[in-house]
Amino acid sequence: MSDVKGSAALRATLVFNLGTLGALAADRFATRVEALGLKPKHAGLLAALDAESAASQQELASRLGVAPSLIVALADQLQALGAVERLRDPDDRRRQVLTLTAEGRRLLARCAEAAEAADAELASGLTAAQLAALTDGLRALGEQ
Amino acid sequence: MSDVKGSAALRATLVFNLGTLGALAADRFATRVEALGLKPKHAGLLAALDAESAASQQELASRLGVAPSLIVALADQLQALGAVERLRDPDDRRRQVLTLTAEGRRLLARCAEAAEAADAELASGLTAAQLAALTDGLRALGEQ
DNA sequence: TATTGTTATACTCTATAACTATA
DNA sequence: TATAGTTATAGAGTATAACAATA
Repeated sequence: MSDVKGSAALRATLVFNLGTLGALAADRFATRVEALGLKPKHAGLLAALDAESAASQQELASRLGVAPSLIVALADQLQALGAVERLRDPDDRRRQVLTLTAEGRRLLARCAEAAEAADAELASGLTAAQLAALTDGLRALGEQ
Repeated sequence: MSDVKGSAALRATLVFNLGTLGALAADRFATRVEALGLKPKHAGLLAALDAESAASQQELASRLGVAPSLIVALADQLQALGAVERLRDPDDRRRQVLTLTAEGRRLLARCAEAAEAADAELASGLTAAQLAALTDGLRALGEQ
């Protein structure tokens, strides 16, 4: 109970720790998926497509919380890698419907392996109980 | 136990969740400290100075894991706000020793309040037990 | 006229490299 | 010659705004 909130108070917060550790985690993951020719956002798009099977670019933009123009660039790159297909929606020819290809599913699996390897490295000093508590807490937070 | 790792496998990892939630947390925090004229990195620098009282810019750069040129810019801005003082080290006049001012401590306290407010918003749907488990887990991870 | 996707452009963040002054 | 700090420059990442096609 200090008079004035100092660095200890800031360091005790969730946002501060999530922010700093999140940046560290993102960096470790980015290093590993780089070998696949991907950035973390590509992995996020692949995961979103796998979860929903197919989606228009606008839907994906709002689901991932990024600008539609970024989806264009990510999809261009994933298409060049053979990971996604773009099909005009016949019912509304303005819409481009993105779907994962077999290669896209293979890439997604490699991303998951990269993430698991990064996890092993990042959490090597944690007990199984600590890791489980952390995973549970993050899942609960993400489900809001 | 699926044949191929899909989006579920990726979403189950620590790095994926830390990365996505970390970006969200950083964003919420950034929005709140913006009213103070600060970015999250300024708050990080203030916290580092509060924890160590005084430090050279090179030391701060390696402690925060950023380039020395970024410390220059952050310190310039904090100095303009009256939050830090720059003093030449008389024993080695190449070194600029940064110290927090009373205004700097006040700003840091405001950052801590901003982080606590962001926490309340972010974790509103969590039980006290979930929040405690999460905080503990993050602390353990950060201490490695 | 409104919406989807695309392209063009600009902005933010941060690092690298060149430079100055001290050692 | 080497180091601390500074300045100049460049690159990555992403958003905003203008545009084209379709509704």
